[in-house]
Amino acid sequence: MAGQATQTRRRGDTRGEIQRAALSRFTDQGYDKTSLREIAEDLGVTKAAVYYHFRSKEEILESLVREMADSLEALLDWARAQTPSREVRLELLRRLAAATSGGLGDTMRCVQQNELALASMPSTVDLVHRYKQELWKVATPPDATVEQKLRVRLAIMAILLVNHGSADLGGTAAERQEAAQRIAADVII
Amino acid sequence: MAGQATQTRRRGDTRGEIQRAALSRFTDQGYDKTSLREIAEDLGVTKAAVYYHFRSKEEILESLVREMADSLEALLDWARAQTPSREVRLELLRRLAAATSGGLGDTMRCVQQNELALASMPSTVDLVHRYKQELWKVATPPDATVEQKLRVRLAIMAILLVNHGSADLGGTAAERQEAAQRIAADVII
DNA sequence: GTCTATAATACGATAGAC
DNA sequence: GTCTATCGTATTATAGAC
Repeated sequence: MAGQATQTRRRGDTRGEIQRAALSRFTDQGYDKTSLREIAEDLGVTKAAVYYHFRSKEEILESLVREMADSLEALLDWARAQTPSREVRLELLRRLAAATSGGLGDTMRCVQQNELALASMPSTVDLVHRYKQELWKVATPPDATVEQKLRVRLAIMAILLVNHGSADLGGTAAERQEAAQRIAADVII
Repeated sequence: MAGQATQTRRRGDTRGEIQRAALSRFTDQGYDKTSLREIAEDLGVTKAAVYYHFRSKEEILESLVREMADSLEALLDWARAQTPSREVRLELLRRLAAATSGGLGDTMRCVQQNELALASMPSTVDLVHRYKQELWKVATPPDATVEQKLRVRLAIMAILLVNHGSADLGGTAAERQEAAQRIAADVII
C-alpha cells in the first residue's frame, strides 16, 4: 500500500508526498520502526532528497502533529464560543466524529499509535498533551465530578475507536459510528 | 527510577531483575527506544550478561507477554465456567479491576503501550490478539448487537484506563476505580 | 531538487576468557 | 554467570556534484 514505487516522479508536491508516506508508515509500523530509507523509496527518491524537505525525521512527525493541532483548533474554537450545555457537548462529539472521518482521523490515529515516541520528542510532547486536555475540557461540564470527567473521556474514546480498526465488531462503518454516538449520548450526563 | 545503579550485585534473581527493569523501561520509553545497554546498566551488569538469560531483546518482551497471558488465563477460566448473565459479566469486570491493580496491571500497561512494536513480533502478535478477543468474548452477551459489543469494550477500557495515568482526573485512585465500576455497570446492558 | 558517497554512531548479537 | 572485546549491520545525517 501507500507507495507508488517507480515511475510517476513528475509532480511537484514531494513534501506532501513525504508526509503522506510517513503518515502511512508511522501509523502501520510505528515511528521508530520506520526508516527514512523506506519513506524515500515509497516515492522513488533517495534519503538525501527527503532531507532537502525536512531537517530531520522528527520534523516529519512534528509537521503531522501540527496539522492535527490546526484541524482540532477549528473544532475547539467553535466549542469555546458556545454556552456550555449538554446539547452543545453532544454536538461537539458529532462534529468530532465528522472531522475524524476525514483526514484528521488518519493523523489522530498516527499520533495515538505513536504516543510513546512523541512523549520523548521535546518539540511536540507539550502540543499533543495540550490538545488532548483542551478537547477534554470543552467536552466536560464546568462543575464535573471525577465520574463525569471519566464519562466524557470514554465518550470521546468511543468516537475515536470506531474510526479505525473495530471492523471486527461487525456491521458497517456507518453502523459503528451511529452506535458510538448513541453510547456517547448515553454516557454523557 | 527503577534501577539500583551500583552495588547490591549479590542476589541470584538476575533474570527477574532484567524483566522488571525491562518492564519499567518498555512502559516508560517504549520497546524500540529501550536498548539492552540501558537495561543492563539498570542492574549494574553488561549487555553480555543479559544475553546469558535471554536469547534476544524480543525474548524479554515475549516473556512479559506470556506472564500476562498466564495471569489472564485464570480470569478467563473463571468466566468461562459461569453461566452467562449480566451479573456474571459485572463480577468479571470487578475481578479484572482487582487483578489489574496488582502486577498484572503493569504488564498489561506495558503491552498496551507497545502494541505497535508487538504487532511486528511474530512470536507474540497472535497471543496478544487472542487474549484481547477472549476477554471481550467472555464479557459480551452471546447475542450482542454491534452497539452492545462496543459498550463492553468501553467498559473494559474504563477499568484499564483508571489503573494508570488518569491522575489528572482528580480524586484518589480508589475513587477513580469506583467511578469506573459505576460507569461500567451503567454502560453494560 | 535530487543524486552519490560517506561520515558518525548506536544497535543487536556473538566469541571466548575467567 | 559475568566479563571484555568485537563483528556486522542499519540508522540518522551531511558534503558536495549535477
